[in-house]
Amino acid sequence: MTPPRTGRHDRDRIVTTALALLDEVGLADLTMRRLAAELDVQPSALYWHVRSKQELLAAVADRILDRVRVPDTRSPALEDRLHAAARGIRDALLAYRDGAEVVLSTEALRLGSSRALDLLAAALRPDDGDGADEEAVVAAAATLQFVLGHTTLVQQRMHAESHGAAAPEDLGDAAPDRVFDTGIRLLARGLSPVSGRRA
Amino acid sequence: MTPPRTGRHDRDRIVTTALALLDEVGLADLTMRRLAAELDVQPSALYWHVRSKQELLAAVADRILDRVRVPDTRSPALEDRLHAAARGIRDALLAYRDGAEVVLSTEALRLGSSRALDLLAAALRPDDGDGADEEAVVAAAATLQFVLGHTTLVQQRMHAESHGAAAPEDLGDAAPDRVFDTGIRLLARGLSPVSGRRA
DNA sequence: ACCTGAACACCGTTCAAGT
DNA sequence: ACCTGAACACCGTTCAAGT
Repeated sequence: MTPPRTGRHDRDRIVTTALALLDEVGLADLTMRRLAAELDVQPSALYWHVRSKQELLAAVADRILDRVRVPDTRSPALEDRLHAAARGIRDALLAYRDGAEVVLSTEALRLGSSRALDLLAAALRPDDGDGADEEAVVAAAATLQFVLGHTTLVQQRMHAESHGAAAPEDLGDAAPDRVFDTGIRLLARGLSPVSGRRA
Repeated sequence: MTPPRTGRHDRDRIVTTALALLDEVGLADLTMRRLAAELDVQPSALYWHVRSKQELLAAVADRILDRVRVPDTRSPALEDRLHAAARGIRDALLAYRDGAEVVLSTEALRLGSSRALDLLAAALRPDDGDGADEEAVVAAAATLQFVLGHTTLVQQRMHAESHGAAAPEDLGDAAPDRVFDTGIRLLARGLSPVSGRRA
């Protein structure tokens, strides 16, 4: 009745389980041994499907980013479009414990394609325009770096507070949302005079 | 002749050695056992001077930030002042291998004071004005998050390239300096209409 | 006060050998 | 093709005991 469980998607099962385990226990406790136990298998078995822990984490990062849904703002205002894309990415990172750190540590190795970068670059393109606007890609890279830095910091702070750190209010970090919104707004506004809005 | 080496600065010696070791071998290979060997001591001896590895890394991060020298631009242009402060911080992070990652992972636990944040906030203050401009602190926080995200990514990429990754040119990352300069410029320009320059 | 020795409870990864 | 068993070379941290 049940289809053969021994299908060719064993690797997907590993990544899925790793993502769930990450969310449960955090990056520090996501070990190959613990993951193997979760899958009722010896640790060494994992290395038949995956070259190394780092490769596994890269696959997990891809999965986290797969989840990004940009709220499809057809707004003519560049600020709104950038904000929507940036929020989509941030929320995907926040959806799993230590998601931002996993993606950050993995994005550096991603030489060519980056889904996150593409989304931001698309939001920054004048959209009446053509293909690869170089200035838009540079601005998109800067925005991505802000989003990753911001979210990593916020997520680490959440985790630190939860098992005993300090007052969640008084700091220069204020409300995280306010810093995030300000950062995106500043980046977008700084850009406006360059990619001229037709007034 | 030589003053007693058994002074009360043993903890400083540990931090200094840890920083040097970090620069030599990188964060992944900076272990308590290796650090102990460097100091000709048993690993357990370190725990008399330091509560945990995390506390040690926080001290190392402070040391990295101590090094920041802001080029003292008395420029009236907000963009120049912010750029000078941001460069000072970035260069301090780049001065040691994995410096950005160490500071990033440590900045989250820093509830109150942050030297880096203070420097950026000072650069953003209208300077004819008074003390704690709240909007400036929020913008400074956003700028710090960009600098940390940017530098962590760039530094990881440097390290990845050095032992076999990919073409250092063609990507959406372009020249790192260009992305950094663009990010800072956008943040500063976005801010200008708010903290009004006296024209 | 400061350090050693020994242990506890772990890691990631490799590789012969099994089925 | 896919997994087990056993090993290698490590980790951070604790704690009695020494000096």
